[in-house]
Amino acid sequence: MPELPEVETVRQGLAQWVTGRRIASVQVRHPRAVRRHVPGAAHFADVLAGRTVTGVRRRGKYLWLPLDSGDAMIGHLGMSGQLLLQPLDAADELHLRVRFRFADDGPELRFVDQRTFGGLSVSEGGAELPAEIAHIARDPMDDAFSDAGFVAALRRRRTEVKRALLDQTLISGVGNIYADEALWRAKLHGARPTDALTAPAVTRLLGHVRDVLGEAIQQGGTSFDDLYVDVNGESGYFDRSLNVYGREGAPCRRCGTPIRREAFMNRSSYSCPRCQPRPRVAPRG
DNA sequence: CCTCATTCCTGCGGGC
DNA sequence: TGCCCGCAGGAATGAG
Repeated sequence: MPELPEVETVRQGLAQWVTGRRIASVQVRHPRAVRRHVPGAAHFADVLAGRTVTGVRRRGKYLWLPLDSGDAMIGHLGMSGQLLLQPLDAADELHLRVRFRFADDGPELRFVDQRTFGGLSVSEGGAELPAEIAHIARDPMDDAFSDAGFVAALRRRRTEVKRALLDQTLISGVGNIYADEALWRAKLHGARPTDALTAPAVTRLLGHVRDVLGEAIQQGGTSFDDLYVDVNGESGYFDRSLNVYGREGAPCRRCGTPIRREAFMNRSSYSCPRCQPRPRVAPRG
C-alpha cells in the first residue's frame, strides 16, 4: 500500500531513469487508468507524445513529471499501482494499464495496477505544481512544511487524531500503516480527540511521523506482497521494522501486551492496549 | 465551511 | 472441492 516512503522510493527511481528522455508514444490499455484525464485517453496519449520529461516531483502520495511543454503528467499509485521500467521485449504484465515508449529506444515505462484505484492524467501548465493537486497539503518531508501551522490546524479540528493524520489536506503522505506506527511511537490512541491534545503532544506526534517516514524511506518502503515494488520490481524492507501494523496478537515491543486490532473507517487500526489506552471521553462528549 | 460515510476495484484467504 | 463473503484501503464525492 503505497504511502509517502513507497512513493518517494518510486520517485527516486523514476528520476534516475526517465529524466531528460523524450516520450515517443503512449499506449493506454485500460481507460480507467486515465479516468481523471477529462479530455480522454486519446488526448492523454497525444499531448504526451514528443514531450521531454524534465524531472520527477512528489507531494504526499502524488507524483508528477514536469514536461518541457510546461505541462505535467500526474500519477497516483492508489492501492496497487506500480511504475516500472522494463526492457522493450519484456512480456506484458497481467494488469498493464499504460505503456510509454521513448525516442531513445531505451527501457519503457509501464503503469501496472491491479485494483485500478490509481491513475495518470496530464495537468495543463502544471509543471511547477499541478492545480489538480493544489489542495493536497505539503508533506512533512517538505522543507516548506510548517510544523507550527500543522500543530495549530490539527488542534482546531474537531475529530479524532488518526482521522486527522489521514486527512491529506492537513498533512499529506501518511496512510493507515504509518499513522498506526507514529501513534504507537507517540503512545496515543487514534481515537483521541484532536482538540484535547496539547501543542507539545502534537509536536511530539509530528516528530514521530517524520521519523517513521524517514526510516521507511531509508529501507525502500514497506512491501507486504508483490503489490508494492520500486521501478525495478524490488521490494522494500520496512515491514520488518513495523511495531504494530499487521501484528494483532503479537507482543508489544515496549511492554509485551498483545497488540489489538480495531475496526476504523472501514479498515483496521492496530495499537497496544496498554501503551495506547482508549480515551476516556467520547470526542463529542 | 466542516465532518464523515460511501464508493470505486480486484485477488486472496477463511469458513462452510 | 468450490463458492461466497469479508478484507485490503486512498481519495473523490456528496450528504448533512
